[in-house]
Amino acid sequence: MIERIHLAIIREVEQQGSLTAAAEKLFLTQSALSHSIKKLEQQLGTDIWLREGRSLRLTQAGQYLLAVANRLLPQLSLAEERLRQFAQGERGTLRIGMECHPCYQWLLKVVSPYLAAWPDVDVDVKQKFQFGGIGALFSYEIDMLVTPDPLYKPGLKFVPVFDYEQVLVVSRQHALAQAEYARPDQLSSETLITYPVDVDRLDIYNQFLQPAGISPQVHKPIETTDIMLQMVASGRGVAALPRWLVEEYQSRFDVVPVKLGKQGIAKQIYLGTRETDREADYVHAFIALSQSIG
Amino acid sequence: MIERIHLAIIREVEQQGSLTAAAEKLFLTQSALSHSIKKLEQQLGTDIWLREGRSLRLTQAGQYLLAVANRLLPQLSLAEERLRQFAQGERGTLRIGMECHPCYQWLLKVVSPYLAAWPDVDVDVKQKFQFGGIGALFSYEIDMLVTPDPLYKPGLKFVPVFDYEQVLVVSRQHALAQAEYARPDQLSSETLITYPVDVDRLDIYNQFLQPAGISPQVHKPIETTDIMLQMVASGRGVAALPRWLVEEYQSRFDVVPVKLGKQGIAKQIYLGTRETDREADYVHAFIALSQSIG
DNA sequence: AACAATCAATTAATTTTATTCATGAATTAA
DNA sequence: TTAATTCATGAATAAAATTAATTGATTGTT
Repeated sequence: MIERIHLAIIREVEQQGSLTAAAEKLFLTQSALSHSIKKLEQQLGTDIWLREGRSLRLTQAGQYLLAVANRLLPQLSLAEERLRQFAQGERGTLRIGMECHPCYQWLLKVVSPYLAAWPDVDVDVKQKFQFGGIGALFSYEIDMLVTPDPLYKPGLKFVPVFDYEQVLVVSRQHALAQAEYARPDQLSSETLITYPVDVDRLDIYNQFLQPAGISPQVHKPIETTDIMLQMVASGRGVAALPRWLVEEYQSRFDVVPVKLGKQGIAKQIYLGTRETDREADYVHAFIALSQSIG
Repeated sequence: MIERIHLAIIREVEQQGSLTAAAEKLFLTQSALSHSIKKLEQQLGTDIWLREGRSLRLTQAGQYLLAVANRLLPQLSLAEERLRQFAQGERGTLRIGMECHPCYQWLLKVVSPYLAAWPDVDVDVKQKFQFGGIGALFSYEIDMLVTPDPLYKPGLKFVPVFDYEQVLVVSRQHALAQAEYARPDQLSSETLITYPVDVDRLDIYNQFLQPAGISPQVHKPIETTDIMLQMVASGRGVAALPRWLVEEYQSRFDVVPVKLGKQGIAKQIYLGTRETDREADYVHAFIALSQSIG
């Protein structure tokens, strides 16, 4: 009934003062404009202008329509501008899922320059997924998965963005503090502090303790890295964390990193995305930025 | 570019869950809907839905468009409803112009039941006009003129709505208070208080004093009726007002109405409108209500 | 007062756009 | 597997918008 062109005409006629001038601005002939307004007036059952000689005066209905036009037309223009940005991948919400606790510390280092470089893109970080991180990617719950465990499935794409070493953290007073590396048996009488996740997903278990058939004396789950390191610093136990993370915290806590086994445990963080999103610039940009920051 | 139909489709598809069902609701064929969305997607350069098998999932662009649709479509519907009211004369602003001071008192009695009966119509009262009341009507500055002086011109229509008698007002202690009627010569030594308008437009001059060639001793213009009557009550002068108005004020001021001349001065209040507004119900209604209240 | 210029409305012709019809491929449910 | 449903597509058709050409009216100028 009321179409966009009608609102545009009413607004432009007010600007220009005549139908002919408005028509030109709108790339219409005067006749076309006259026809389409006439049709609208007939449908509404009321005139929009009083035609007095060659000058026009808005009726009350016309004044109301002008107000509607001034309100709605800019919203449509804005919508089109934003959609153009969506189309070019300049705008969106990047929903990032996290599958590993320490990844969060790393993510923060990437997100902040990213937000500065892409002012029109929002970043959302989620941590819990009903069907796991991969499922969340497939179900469009998230657009990007930060994980140490890539799973190469059709439709998904994983890229390594960061290498790090998983190390044992002990207090400076601890017997192992001076050791070149830790052996599994040296933890059998220790309290091991970890994030509260399934034991199978902890590297120190599945790559270090379990192959040697050893369990720590006590296993204590802690949610946050800060508390975890406070516990370690005060000698209440040992933990396993990325080396870079430990080094960052060393200024605040009296803790020491120790290699896990002679070789150490090498880890990588991967970013997983859907292949269908490959054309979205802002997704690409996040991966590129992640790799450059390392 | 983005047209109303597109927003309607996006919204309806979300409601119905499929293009086919949405098409039916919108009285389109599935094909027509498919074509028009395809065109929009091509223009925008981005898909609105991810087609996964036969199920649809909104893209980010689609989600944004849905939000736009939910925001704008109701505004368009509301605009159409209001324009329907404008067309049927159920909505508008009735701008009333006043040319006579005491008319205002009468107008108040009409406006209040009118506003109750026409909740969608606003009333505006104006008192000053650059080119007089008639000019204000012609120039659409007002929609209705309340005046004692109808001027029958083509394009205008005047209807009498209220008969009253213009009387002299004196204090109860005044010599004329007991008189059956006042003669012009009895005012030659009086102070005459009037509203501040041109002398030619005052009935007491052009129908009473001037025919007898008499002038009052002092002529004092006063803006407001209340002050005017306070002056009269305190014996500072006499005034000319409608009888009904004097009677209403008698409970508050010690004043008395006296007939002007043996016959008295009969007056009428007229409502003037443009003939082009005759189809507006709310204008008609005001006139009808005025006549019934009298 | 006559004249030219400008404006808006109108009609008929034309072009553009939207819609339908017919069909096929893909997916889902039985 | 079959049958039914959904969506997309191309060609045909219907509808709508636009244009060209003209008219009547108004305004400004000489």
